[in-house]
Amino acid sequence: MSQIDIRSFLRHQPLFQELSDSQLSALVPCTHEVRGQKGQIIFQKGDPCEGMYLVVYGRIKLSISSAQGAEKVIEIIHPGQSFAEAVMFLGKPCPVMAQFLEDGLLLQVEARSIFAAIARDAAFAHRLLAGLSLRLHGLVRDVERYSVENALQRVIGYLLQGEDHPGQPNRVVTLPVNKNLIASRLNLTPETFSRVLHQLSDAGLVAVNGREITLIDMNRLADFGSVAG
Amino acid sequence: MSQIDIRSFLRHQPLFQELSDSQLSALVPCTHEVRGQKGQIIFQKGDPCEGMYLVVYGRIKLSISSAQGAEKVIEIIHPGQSFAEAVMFLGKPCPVMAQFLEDGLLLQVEARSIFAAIARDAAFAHRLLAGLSLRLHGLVRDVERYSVENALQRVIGYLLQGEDHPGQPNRVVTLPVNKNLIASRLNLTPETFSRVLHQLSDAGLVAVNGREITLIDMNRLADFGSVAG
DNA sequence: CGGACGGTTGAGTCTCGTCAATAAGCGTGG
DNA sequence: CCACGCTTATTGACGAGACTCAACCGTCCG
Repeated sequence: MSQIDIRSFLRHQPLFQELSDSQLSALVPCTHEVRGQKGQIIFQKGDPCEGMYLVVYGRIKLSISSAQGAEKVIEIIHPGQSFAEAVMFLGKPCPVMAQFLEDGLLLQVEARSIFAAIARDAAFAHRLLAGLSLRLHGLVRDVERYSVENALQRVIGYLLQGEDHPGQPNRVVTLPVNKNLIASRLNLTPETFSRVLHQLSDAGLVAVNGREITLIDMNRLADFGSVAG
Repeated sequence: MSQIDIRSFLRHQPLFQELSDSQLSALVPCTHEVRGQKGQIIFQKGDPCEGMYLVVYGRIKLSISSAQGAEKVIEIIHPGQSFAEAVMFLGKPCPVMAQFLEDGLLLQVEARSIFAAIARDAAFAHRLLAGLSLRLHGLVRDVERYSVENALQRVIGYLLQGEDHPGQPNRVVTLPVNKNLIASRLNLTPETFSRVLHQLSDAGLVAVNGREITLIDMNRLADFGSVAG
């Protein structure tokens, strides 16, 4: 992939859209391709971190593992998203590990070039701040889920996410990755996840067909977590 | 409290230390005192948010509550710390509620003045980014705790936090607030928290005397979470 | 065909929360 | 000084939700 490609990819990132041509040009030589195969580890928990990452294609898993070896998915990063910005600013070891879920391509942008861009463009700093804020809110939402919601409510919340107006019926949700990963993301075992889906299916609220889940009655679904155990 | 006091308080905030005199002066008229009594609510979940807050004295509780009324403490903010920066950048409704744990004084800094400071000083933006990053890491750590650690491990983790070198024995931890709040922070019921402390006490690892908890053997304490159930 | 992988289902277990009763501290006021 | 209410903390009995372990099934792929 040539330098031109990196440049045009960066240009289309929401994060970098406000940058001038010269600022963008300054970023390009500090941006490196990282190709990886499924399962390959990008960095381990505890590694130093030299820059932030943008996902060109392929999905990335951020996860932690306990001393006993149990693994927990913190976040699944999709193409077009970025990660490791926060650790870059702190200069501390990574608190999570990052791994390719499938063959993919990342761009690593060196910290110093980001810092330079902040110094030259306030709008860029603003954008970065908004990006981090968004992630912060996502985590607050996660903490909320894990601590006050039960398995049923977490699954329902996942299925309804992004559905601001539960108007139109029969909306179909397609799971972006396999059920094991979704379960881990929701802090459930695959068994429990399967059982909850079955329970919703029995109640006539959804229809499950592999990774395709049809939401039959979204209003009742939204209420189901409170009424049923 | 006069304007001079606000100015000198801001000057001593880590966040604002790099600002020039004129930049600081620009902030002062956009900063407002917020006094409150114990139990008073600063903002509710869902409220719009016009700026960030600095705590002068008194402690603040950030919490969420489920539909059933159960409340969960997300964070306890101490004097000298700040909160609501993230929501300020997004311009979205607050995801949590904030409440005085005791009589206290806050300074609310209007968003527009912060934005202006970012535009004028890259170091300030950098500091804000680092601050948000730090909070992000704290939340990642929380998610980690809630999802892979059990009650015993969470309490041990809390007692040992900030103890990088478990060298000196008999270190005393004094709980900053009452046990109910600590329990909620750790996502435990007060009953479970009490029982875990008792368990550690029985094992001879700590001595509990009200809010004073003496760590008798920090090395064994650190291991206890893995060996005991 | 055989194995790997993802998913489902059942039975048993266990951690933790719920409910309830009982202290124990603490400021107030008689 | 003690009675009193109130908050905070402790302790016990019980139950429920979710995890563990295990078996089993379908599909894909070499």
